Amino acid sequence: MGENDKLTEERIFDAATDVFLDKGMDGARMQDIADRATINKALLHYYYRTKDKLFNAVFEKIAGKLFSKFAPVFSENLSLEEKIRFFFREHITFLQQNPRLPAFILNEINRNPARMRKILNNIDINKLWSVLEEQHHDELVRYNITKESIPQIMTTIAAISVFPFAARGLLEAIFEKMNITFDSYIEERKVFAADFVIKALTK
Amino acid sequence: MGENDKLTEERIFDAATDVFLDKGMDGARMQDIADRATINKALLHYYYRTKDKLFNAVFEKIAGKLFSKFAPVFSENLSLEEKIRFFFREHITFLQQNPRLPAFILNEINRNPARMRKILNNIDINKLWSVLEEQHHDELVRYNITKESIPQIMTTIAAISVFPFAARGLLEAIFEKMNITFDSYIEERKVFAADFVIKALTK
DNA sequence: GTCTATAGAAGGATAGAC
DNA sequence: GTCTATCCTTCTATAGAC
Repeated sequence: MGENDKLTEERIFDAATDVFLDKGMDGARMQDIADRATINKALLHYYYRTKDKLFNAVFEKIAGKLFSKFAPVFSENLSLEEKIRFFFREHITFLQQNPRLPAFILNEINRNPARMRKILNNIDINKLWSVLEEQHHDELVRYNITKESIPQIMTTIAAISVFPFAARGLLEAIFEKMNITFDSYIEERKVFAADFVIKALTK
Repeated sequence: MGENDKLTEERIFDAATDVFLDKGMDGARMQDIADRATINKALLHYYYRTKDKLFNAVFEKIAGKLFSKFAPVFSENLSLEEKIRFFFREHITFLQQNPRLPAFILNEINRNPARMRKILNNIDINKLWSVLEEQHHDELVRYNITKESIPQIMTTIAAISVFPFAARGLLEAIFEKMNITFDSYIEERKVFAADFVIKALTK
């Protein structure tokens, strides 16, 4: 593959990412993607064969990007409380820079759960719990976090971080009436979220 | 409008609701809706003129249904803690019975924010805060809830309740590996969520 | 009010020249 | 590797009979 191929293929991929994030799989048009990449439709098919294959390429890249943000939590040498603060600060900052990702992922997952299963197969969930337990055994006891409560706690943390972006359109409409901006709300949230969760977990 | 009209129009509306919930505006097909209502496509247009008008009718009905579940919180004669428990129990039970609503609403809102603004115009957000402050002045002070922290707290409560359903496809895939079911997780959540939030708010 | 048939437009995909 | 032209299917929407 020569330099030109790479340039064109990348331009297509970037244009497709942009259009799919905006419109979703069903709403996206191959013509829109071609226009944004300043090439013609035929070339899309030359590189990616079908709309479905192009979408899958984009989806897997994006999903990987989102979940990779969870990884450092399991390796950083920090106390549990510091990890919670670290996670919210880093994850919300990442979402600030990629605000359309949550809605996109959640929507497409529900439309096609099989796609998600394929990606999750590369992750060993039970291993992650083991790592956490090894690193933070004493703190888990102190905070009263058991293996049974992990699903509730983890989904609560994810919810607090992700939901505002998934519901952005709704929140912006509400905040308008309260004279606050989505941006300042999100900035506040990096600290509020950590305080809230730590408070709830402390015995 | 005679009895027969009403029956057909209702059948169409119900079929459309079902298809739109499943596929979203872009993915839904008029033919699917006609099939599910066991009539033909032409009749859809006779009653609702265009796909867009049909979708709007469905969307407004669904959105109203979802938000109406928030209303009792502002009228029930309960303490603040009881209201929080009441809300999670009732709201999550409602979502159990209508699991596809959150993903649908969030997705369509982001695709067309104007639609949401129209619905929210019927709600006086600032009034709601006044009502809450009047009913629970002492408790708000005791819990350290100020007008400034309301957006963070309210969105956190909504997130905890709604997110699991919006992310259902993802969570089911993860829970599968942990040998727990989405249903039992949701059942637990009605109490976990209330405990978690009350703990976080208590000074 | 309900149906069949079809118009008319749009979209994904391919053929074939360069 | 890139383009133009076009095929073929699908979809919304309407015309017109009953």
